[in-house]
Amino acid sequence: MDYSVNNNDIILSQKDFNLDETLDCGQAFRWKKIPSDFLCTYEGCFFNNNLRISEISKGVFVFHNVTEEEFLGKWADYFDLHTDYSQLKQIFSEDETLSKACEFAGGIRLLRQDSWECLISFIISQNNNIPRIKGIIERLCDNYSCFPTAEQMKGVSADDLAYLRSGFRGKYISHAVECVNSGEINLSYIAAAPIEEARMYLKKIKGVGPKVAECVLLFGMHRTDAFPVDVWIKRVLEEYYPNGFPEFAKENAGIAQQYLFHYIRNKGE
DNA sequence: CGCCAGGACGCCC
DNA sequence: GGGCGTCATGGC
Repeated sequence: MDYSVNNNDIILSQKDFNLDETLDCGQAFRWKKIPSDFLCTYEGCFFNNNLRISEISKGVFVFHNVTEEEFLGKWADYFDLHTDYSQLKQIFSEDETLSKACEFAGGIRLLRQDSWECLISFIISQNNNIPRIKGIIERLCDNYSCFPTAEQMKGVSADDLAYLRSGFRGKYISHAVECVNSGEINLSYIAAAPIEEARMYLKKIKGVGPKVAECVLLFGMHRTDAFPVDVWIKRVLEEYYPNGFPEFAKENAGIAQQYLFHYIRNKGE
Protein backbone atom coordinates (compact mmCIF):
# COMPACT_ATOMS: atom_id res chain seq x y z
CA MET A 1 0.00 0.00 0.00
CA ASP A 2 1.53 3.25 -1.17
CA TYR A 3 0.61 6.09 1.18
CA SER A 4 2.14 8.96 3.10
CA VAL A 5 1.15 11.23 5.96
CA ASN A 6 0.83 14.91 5.14
CA ASN A 7 -0.08 17.16 8.06
CA ASN A 8 -3.56 15.97 9.04
CA ASP A 9 -4.16 14.06 5.85
CA ILE A 10 -3.28 10.74 4.31
CA ILE A 11 -2.15 10.72 0.69
CA LEU A 12 -2.72 7.46 -1.13
CA SER A 13 -1.54 6.32 -4.55
CA GLN A 14 -3.68 3.50 -5.87
CA LYS A 15 -4.08 2.96 -9.57
CA ASP A 16 -6.97 0.46 -9.45
CA PHE A 17 -9.23 2.98 -7.78
CA ASN A 18 -11.62 5.56 -9.16
CA LEU A 19 -13.64 7.46 -6.61
CA ASP A 20 -16.69 8.17 -8.77
CA GLU A 21 -16.91 4.59 -9.94
CA THR A 22 -16.50 3.20 -6.42
CA LEU A 23 -18.78 5.51 -4.47
CA ASP A 24 -21.48 6.05 -7.04
CA CYS A 25 -22.03 2.58 -8.45
CA GLY A 26 -24.94 1.58 -6.23
CA GLN A 27 -23.06 -0.46 -3.63
CA ALA A 28 -23.25 2.26 -0.94
CA PHE A 29 -25.83 4.99 -0.47
CA ARG A 30 -24.40 7.45 2.03
CA TRP A 31 -21.71 9.19 -0.01
CA LYS A 32 -22.31 12.69 -1.32
CA LYS A 33 -20.33 14.35 -4.03
CA ILE A 34 -19.41 17.86 -2.95
CA PRO A 35 -17.98 20.70 -5.05
CA SER A 36 -14.20 20.98 -4.97
CA ASP A 37 -11.22 21.98 -7.06
CA PHE A 38 -10.06 18.37 -7.19
CA LEU A 39 -11.13 15.71 -9.68
CA CYS A 40 -13.87 14.90 -7.19
CA THR A 41 -14.58 14.99 -3.48
CA TYR A 42 -17.02 12.93 -1.44
CA GLU A 43 -18.32 13.14 2.08
CA GLY A 44 -19.90 10.19 3.73
CA CYS A 45 -19.69 7.47 6.26
CA PHE A 46 -20.34 3.91 7.19
CA PHE A 47 -22.12 3.45 10.49
CA ASN A 48 -20.82 6.44 12.43
CA ASN A 49 -17.39 6.81 10.80
CA ASN A 50 -17.26 10.03 8.81
CA LEU A 51 -14.85 10.81 6.04
CA ARG A 52 -14.09 13.42 3.40
CA ILE A 53 -12.04 12.01 0.57
CA SER A 54 -10.78 13.54 -2.67
CA GLU A 55 -9.27 12.20 -5.84
CA ILE A 56 -6.70 14.92 -6.55
CA SER A 57 -5.30 13.42 -9.73
CA LYS A 58 -5.88 10.11 -11.45
CA GLY A 59 -5.07 7.40 -8.92
CA VAL A 60 -4.04 9.80 -6.15
CA PHE A 61 -6.30 10.35 -3.14
CA VAL A 62 -6.47 12.48 -0.03
CA PHE A 63 -8.17 11.20 3.11
CA HIS A 64 -8.86 14.53 4.80
CA ASN A 65 -8.28 14.87 8.53
CA VAL A 66 -7.46 11.22 9.02
CA THR A 67 -4.70 9.92 11.27
CA GLU A 68 -2.47 7.08 10.22
CA GLU A 69 -4.13 4.87 12.82
CA GLU A 70 -7.60 5.61 11.49
CA PHE A 71 -6.42 5.07 7.95
CA LEU A 72 -4.79 1.73 8.64
CA GLY A 73 -7.34 0.55 11.17
CA LYS A 74 -10.49 1.57 9.38
CA TRP A 75 -10.40 3.12 5.92
CA ALA A 76 -7.79 0.88 4.31
CA ASP A 77 -10.07 -1.99 5.18
CA TYR A 78 -13.26 -0.23 4.08
CA PHE A 79 -11.80 0.57 0.66
CA ASP A 80 -10.35 -2.94 0.44
CA LEU A 81 -6.85 -1.58 -0.07
CA HIS A 82 -5.22 -4.85 0.97
CA THR A 83 -6.63 -6.61 -2.08
CA ASP A 84 -4.70 -6.56 -5.33
CA TYR A 85 -7.28 -5.63 -7.97
CA SER A 86 -4.67 -5.70 -10.77
CA GLN A 87 -4.28 -9.39 -10.17
CA LEU A 88 -8.04 -9.89 -10.16
CA LYS A 89 -8.46 -8.01 -13.42
CA GLN A 90 -5.60 -10.02 -14.88
CA ILE A 91 -7.59 -13.17 -14.15
CA PHE A 92 -10.81 -11.66 -15.49
CA SER A 93 -9.14 -10.56 -18.71
CA GLU A 94 -9.17 -14.15 -19.96
CA ASP A 95 -12.82 -13.55 -20.74
CA GLU A 96 -13.59 -11.14 -23.56
CA THR A 97 -16.65 -9.46 -22.04
CA LEU A 98 -15.10 -9.22 -18.60
CA SER A 99 -11.97 -7.79 -20.12
CA LYS A 100 -13.98 -5.01 -21.72
CA ALA A 101 -15.90 -4.38 -18.52
CA CYS A 102 -12.64 -4.07 -16.57
CA GLU A 103 -11.31 -1.63 -19.09
CA PHE A 104 -14.52 0.36 -18.83
CA ALA A 105 -15.03 0.37 -15.06
CA GLY A 106 -11.77 -0.95 -13.64
CA GLY A 107 -11.70 1.66 -10.88
CA ILE A 108 -14.47 0.07 -8.86
CA ARG A 109 -13.40 -1.40 -5.54
CA LEU A 110 -15.66 -3.58 -3.45
CA LEU A 111 -16.29 -1.65 -0.24
CA ARG A 112 -16.17 -3.68 2.96
CA GLN A 113 -19.38 -2.38 4.47
CA ASP A 114 -21.14 -3.08 7.72
CA SER A 115 -23.48 -6.05 7.46
CA TRP A 116 -26.36 -4.52 9.42
CA GLU A 117 -26.28 -1.24 7.54
CA CYS A 118 -26.13 -3.22 4.31
CA LEU A 119 -29.06 -5.41 5.25
CA ILE A 120 -31.32 -2.44 5.96
CA SER A 121 -30.04 -0.49 2.95
CA PHE A 122 -30.72 -3.27 0.48
CA ILE A 123 -34.12 -4.07 1.97
CA ILE A 124 -34.87 -0.43 1.20
CA SER A 125 -33.39 -0.75 -2.29
CA GLN A 126 -35.96 -3.23 -3.58
CA ASN A 127 -38.15 -1.93 -6.39
CA ASN A 128 -36.73 1.52 -5.73
CA ASN A 129 -34.46 4.04 -7.39
CA ILE A 130 -31.12 5.23 -6.10
CA PRO A 131 -32.00 8.88 -5.33
CA ARG A 132 -34.97 7.76 -3.26
CA ILE A 133 -33.01 4.99 -1.53
CA LYS A 134 -30.48 7.62 -0.48
CA GLY A 135 -33.25 9.88 0.82
CA ILE A 136 -34.81 7.17 2.95
CA ILE A 137 -31.48 6.17 4.47
CA GLU A 138 -30.66 9.82 5.12
CA ARG A 139 -33.92 10.33 7.01
CA LEU A 140 -33.16 7.23 9.06
CA CYS A 141 -29.66 8.44 9.93
CA ASP A 142 -30.86 11.97 10.67
CA ASN A 143 -33.35 10.58 13.14
CA TYR A 144 -30.61 8.81 15.12
CA SER A 145 -27.78 11.20 14.13
CA CYS A 146 -25.95 8.21 12.64
CA PHE A 147 -26.91 4.85 11.20
CA PRO A 148 -28.83 3.20 14.06
CA THR A 149 -27.92 -0.20 15.43
CA ALA A 150 -30.62 -2.85 15.74
CA GLU A 151 -30.44 -2.25 19.48
CA GLN A 152 -31.20 1.45 19.01
CA MET A 153 -34.17 0.57 16.83
CA LYS A 154 -35.48 -2.01 19.26
CA GLY A 155 -39.27 -2.27 19.18
CA VAL A 156 -39.94 0.00 16.18
CA SER A 157 -43.09 -0.82 14.28
CA ALA A 158 -43.78 -0.08 10.63
CA ASP A 159 -45.95 2.84 11.76
CA ASP A 160 -43.07 4.25 13.80
CA LEU A 161 -41.07 4.31 10.58
CA ALA A 162 -43.63 6.34 8.62
CA TYR A 163 -41.30 9.35 8.64
CA LEU A 164 -38.97 7.41 6.34
CA ARG A 165 -41.66 7.35 3.64
CA SER A 166 -40.25 3.98 2.65
CA GLY A 167 -43.65 2.62 1.66
CA PHE A 168 -44.23 -1.11 2.00
CA ARG A 169 -40.61 -1.60 3.10
CA GLY A 170 -41.30 -0.25 6.58
CA LYS A 171 -42.69 -3.55 7.80
CA TYR A 172 -39.63 -5.35 6.42
CA ILE A 173 -37.26 -3.03 8.30
CA SER A 174 -39.26 -3.51 11.46
CA HIS A 175 -39.07 -7.28 11.04
CA ALA A 176 -35.30 -7.19 10.41
CA VAL A 177 -34.82 -5.24 13.63
CA GLU A 178 -36.88 -7.80 15.50
CA CYS A 179 -34.99 -10.77 14.02
CA VAL A 180 -31.60 -9.36 14.97
CA ASN A 181 -32.63 -8.27 18.45
CA SER A 182 -34.21 -11.60 19.26
CA GLY A 183 -31.10 -13.44 18.12
CA GLU A 184 -33.05 -15.33 15.50
CA ILE A 185 -30.69 -13.75 12.99
CA ASN A 186 -27.02 -13.50 13.93
CA LEU A 187 -25.21 -11.52 11.25
CA SER A 188 -21.70 -12.39 12.40
CA TYR A 189 -22.58 -16.06 12.39
CA ILE A 190 -24.08 -15.74 8.90
CA ALA A 191 -21.00 -13.88 7.67
CA ALA A 192 -18.85 -16.90 8.47
CA ALA A 193 -21.33 -19.63 7.51
CA PRO A 194 -21.21 -21.71 4.32
CA ILE A 195 -22.78 -19.58 1.62
CA GLU A 196 -25.88 -21.71 1.06
CA GLU A 197 -26.64 -21.69 4.77
CA ALA A 198 -25.99 -17.94 4.90
CA ARG A 199 -28.47 -17.38 2.05
CA MET A 200 -31.08 -19.51 3.76
CA TYR A 201 -30.82 -17.55 7.02
CA LEU A 202 -30.91 -14.13 5.37
CA LYS A 203 -34.02 -15.06 3.41
CA LYS A 204 -35.84 -15.81 6.66
CA ILE A 205 -36.10 -12.04 7.05
CA LYS A 206 -39.23 -10.70 5.40
CA GLY A 207 -38.37 -8.57 2.42
CA VAL A 208 -35.11 -10.39 1.84
CA GLY A 209 -35.22 -12.46 -1.32
CA PRO A 210 -32.46 -13.82 -3.56
CA LYS A 211 -31.23 -10.46 -4.81
CA VAL A 212 -31.11 -8.66 -1.47
CA ALA A 213 -29.49 -11.69 0.21
CA GLU A 214 -26.71 -11.70 -2.38
CA CYS A 215 -26.16 -7.97 -1.93
CA VAL A 216 -25.86 -8.35 1.85
CA LEU A 217 -23.41 -11.21 1.38
CA LEU A 218 -21.34 -9.36 -1.18
CA PHE A 219 -21.35 -5.78 0.11
CA GLY A 220 -21.89 -6.33 3.82
CA MET A 221 -19.97 -9.55 4.42
CA HIS A 222 -17.43 -9.37 1.62
CA ARG A 223 -18.41 -12.75 0.28
CA THR A 224 -16.90 -12.24 -3.15
CA ASP A 225 -18.48 -15.43 -4.46
CA ALA A 226 -21.96 -13.95 -3.92
CA PHE A 227 -23.51 -12.84 -7.20
CA PRO A 228 -26.52 -10.49 -7.14
CA VAL A 229 -28.67 -10.95 -10.24
CA ASP A 230 -30.93 -8.08 -11.23
CA VAL A 231 -32.50 -7.25 -14.58
CA TRP A 232 -29.24 -5.81 -15.90
CA ILE A 233 -27.08 -8.75 -14.92
CA LYS A 234 -29.75 -11.12 -16.21
CA ARG A 235 -29.37 -9.38 -19.55
CA VAL A 236 -25.58 -9.79 -19.42
CA LEU A 237 -25.91 -13.48 -18.63
CA GLU A 238 -28.36 -14.10 -21.47
CA GLU A 239 -26.41 -12.07 -23.98
CA TYR A 240 -22.81 -13.01 -23.20
CA TYR A 241 -22.89 -16.15 -21.06
CA PRO A 242 -25.57 -18.48 -22.42
CA ASN A 243 -23.46 -21.45 -21.28
CA GLY A 244 -22.89 -20.11 -17.78
CA PHE A 245 -20.49 -17.76 -16.07
CA PRO A 246 -16.82 -18.73 -16.49
CA GLU A 247 -15.61 -21.10 -13.78
CA PHE A 248 -12.30 -19.31 -13.23
CA ALA A 249 -14.13 -16.13 -12.17
CA LYS A 250 -16.58 -17.70 -9.75
CA GLU A 251 -14.47 -17.19 -6.65
CA ASN A 252 -14.67 -13.45 -7.31
CA ALA A 253 -17.90 -13.41 -9.27
CA GLY A 254 -19.27 -10.61 -7.11
CA ILE A 255 -16.45 -8.26 -8.04
CA ALA A 256 -16.82 -9.24 -11.69
CA GLN A 257 -20.52 -8.50 -11.29
CA GLN A 258 -19.72 -4.93 -10.28
CA TYR A 259 -17.65 -4.34 -13.39
CA LEU A 260 -20.28 -5.97 -15.61
CA PHE A 261 -23.14 -4.03 -14.05
CA HIS A 262 -21.43 -0.71 -14.61
CA TYR A 263 -20.38 -1.74 -18.11
CA ILE A 264 -23.78 -2.87 -19.37
CA ARG A 265 -25.57 0.14 -17.93
CA ASN A 266 -23.22 2.82 -19.17
CA LYS A 267 -21.37 1.53 -22.22
CA GLY A 268 -23.94 2.86 -24.68
CA GLU A 269 -23.91 6.40 -23.35
C1' DC B 1 -49.79 12.11 -16.70
C1' DG B 2 -47.76 7.26 -17.00
C1' DC B 3 -43.76 4.61 -16.51
C1' DC B 4 -40.26 2.77 -13.85
C1' DA B 5 -37.04 1.87 -10.02
C1' DG B 6 -30.45 -2.86 -8.77
C1' DG B 7 -37.57 -7.11 -5.80
C1' DA B 8 -40.30 -9.82 -2.76
C1' DC B 9 -44.65 -11.55 -1.29
C1' DG B 10 -49.00 -13.87 -1.70
C1' DC B 11 -52.00 -16.15 -4.23
C1' DC B 12 -53.08 -18.59 -8.20
C1' DC B 13 -53.15 -22.68 -11.02
C1' DG C 1 -43.14 -24.47 -8.37
C1' DG C 2 -43.45 -21.05 -12.11
C1' DG C 3 -46.36 -16.97 -13.46
C1' DC C 4 -48.42 -12.61 -12.19
C1' DG C 5 -50.67 -8.81 -9.73
C1' DT C 6 -49.60 -6.01 -5.91
C1' DC C 7 -47.06 -3.35 -2.89
C1' DA C 8 -45.71 2.90 -1.41
C1' DT C 9 -43.32 6.51 -3.03
C1' DG C 10 -41.37 9.77 -5.92
C1' DG C 11 -37.88 10.65 -9.90
C1' DC C 12 -38.16 11.42 -14.62
